[in-house]
Amino acid sequence: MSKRLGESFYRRDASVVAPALLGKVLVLQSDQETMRARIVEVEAYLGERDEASHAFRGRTLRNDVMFGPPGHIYIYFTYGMHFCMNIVTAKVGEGQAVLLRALEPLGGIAAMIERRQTNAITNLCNGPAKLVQALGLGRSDNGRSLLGAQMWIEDDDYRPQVTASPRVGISKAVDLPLRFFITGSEFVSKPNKSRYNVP
DNA sequence: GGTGGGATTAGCT
DNA sequence: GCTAATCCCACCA
Repeated sequence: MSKRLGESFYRRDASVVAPALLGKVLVLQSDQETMRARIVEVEAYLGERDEASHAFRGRTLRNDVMFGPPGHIYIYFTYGMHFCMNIVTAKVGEGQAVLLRALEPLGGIAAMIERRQTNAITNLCNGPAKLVQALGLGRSDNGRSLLGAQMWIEDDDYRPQVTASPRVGISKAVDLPLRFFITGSEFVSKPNKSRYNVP
């Protein structure tokens, strides 16, 4: 029996929501297909007090969605070619968010393979930009709600063991243990060990 | 008005 | 291991 997560789930600190999201199932419903994927790796970004957060320098056009209501998605463009997806948390104006870093594909896999141009299931959603591509999301999805009829996250009572580590790919606040992943999952991302000293 | 670097990835050596 | 790909924004002048 799966239950959809409501606004109150998201309206808490990102450091609380992030580990709580592990094991939950993201569902995307379109006319063509239904995609389902279990969240296996996330990172918390704590808003204006977090040097590594896009919200650190206050509200701008780019990060506007982060300062809006919780339960919406913030998608940003980076490195000239990639998009990454966050879930806005905490209260309006706090600028907190949880970055989705890896998912375990459960349904709609054919569509993901088509978009990712690879057959390996473990290579479909094992990175923040990969999962956005696999799900077919982009710039125009910035600000969409997870509380509506097309897109939501549900709890199917799966309760994974969780490991915490420093966040990947940042240059400020590098020691805070705000990356969380399902212990031993083969679907987590594989950070470059020569650049990032994380498990 | 110019510029440095980025919450990354894939492909080559 | 190294680096190209390629756009945007924050920051400095």
